[in-house]
Amino acid sequence: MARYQVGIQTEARIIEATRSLLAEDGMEATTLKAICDRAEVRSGSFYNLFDSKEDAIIRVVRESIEAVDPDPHHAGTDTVDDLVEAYIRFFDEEPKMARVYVKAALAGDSSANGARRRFLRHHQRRVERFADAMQRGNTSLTPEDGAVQAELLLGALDGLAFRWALDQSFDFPKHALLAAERLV
Amino acid sequence: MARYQVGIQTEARIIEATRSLLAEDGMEATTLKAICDRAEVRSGSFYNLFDSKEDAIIRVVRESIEAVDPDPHHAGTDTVDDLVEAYIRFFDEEPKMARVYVKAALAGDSSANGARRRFLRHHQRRVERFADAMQRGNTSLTPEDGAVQAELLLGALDGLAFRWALDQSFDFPKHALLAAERLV
DNA sequence: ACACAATTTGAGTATACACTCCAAGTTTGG
DNA sequence: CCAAACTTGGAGTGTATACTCAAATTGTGT
Repeated sequence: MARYQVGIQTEARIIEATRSLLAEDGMEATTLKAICDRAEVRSGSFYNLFDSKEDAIIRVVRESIEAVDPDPHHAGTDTVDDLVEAYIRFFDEEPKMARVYVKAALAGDSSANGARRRFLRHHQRRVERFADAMQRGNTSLTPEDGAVQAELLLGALDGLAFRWALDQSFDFPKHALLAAERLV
Repeated sequence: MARYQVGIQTEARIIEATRSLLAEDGMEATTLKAICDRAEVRSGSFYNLFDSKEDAIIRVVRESIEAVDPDPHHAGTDTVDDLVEAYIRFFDEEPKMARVYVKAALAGDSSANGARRRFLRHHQRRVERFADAMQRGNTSLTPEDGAVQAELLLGALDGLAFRWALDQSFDFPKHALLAAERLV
């Protein structure tokens, strides 16, 4: 039998509760109890719809990233500048979420590598998009060099973002643009 | 009155227990109980000598980093290449510790920013050393540009290290050297 | 209105954790 | 040898966590 409307709505309420908690108060405040209280749901309902707390968090973070995607339909027309700008925008518009993104990638013990694997896949897709955009902008670039260059640029952006997560007075956009200039 | 010998030895045993736990099994395995068991000490003794678990971890990580410092006496003779090489060496020789380093910087909730502040201070000292080395290698570099360039390089190294923490098959040394070439 | 699947409930489980307290013991300098 | 300072044992505190389960209820297609 198909899903019930009420279940779909509950799921949406839980996602929204998780999203707002992460955005307002960060990872530490986003406990199962807090999510359930805000969504007006009991924990049993939560686990009827989600595999784990991590599951809900990952979905929320992914949605946040997609919301600032310059090319959500993957038409393959975005430039490196577009992609860098989107990256900067994510940190600018959703700072709390960005910190969650960085933390979640490292969270969980070494055995429970579910979250890490997902983040790695996401990173690899991003590397491909950067590499594609780089090759569109420079047709003499080999695919291998494009991939390496994309890893370098994304690495630099991630590192500067990490720096900013440590100290929010750090001028992330300025340094990110400089890094992009030098690494493309 | 001065400290007692027995206390100094206990402290050393706790540090060593913390170090080996972090290096062998990572952050998650390094609970207070595990530290005390391995150091053959009860928790009361631990808290007589350390303010918190975090305190012990930070001391261990700092010692690890200093162990691969190319210029431990700060004579101001190290080159950028030396510093980059030392950074790479740290990740190569102490991979588990390196992951701890990255995680600890983001750990703790937003109120308990003790660890973050310490890591930030350490980062700033490192930026200064990189900037100094850069100016030694290029006398026409202004102090401001040196600082920006140092932030860029360290950001890139941190980001690539983060990438490696996510997936240890990533060739960190290769990318780190490439980044250093382009950003100096 | 019926059957059956989807959903909800909420008390309950397990359990892990960092940290405290203070009496009893030990080391040290004088 | 003494007293003050330091160190230790270890049971105990407090609190928080994610997650489970079986029974009750509700939604849906026919």
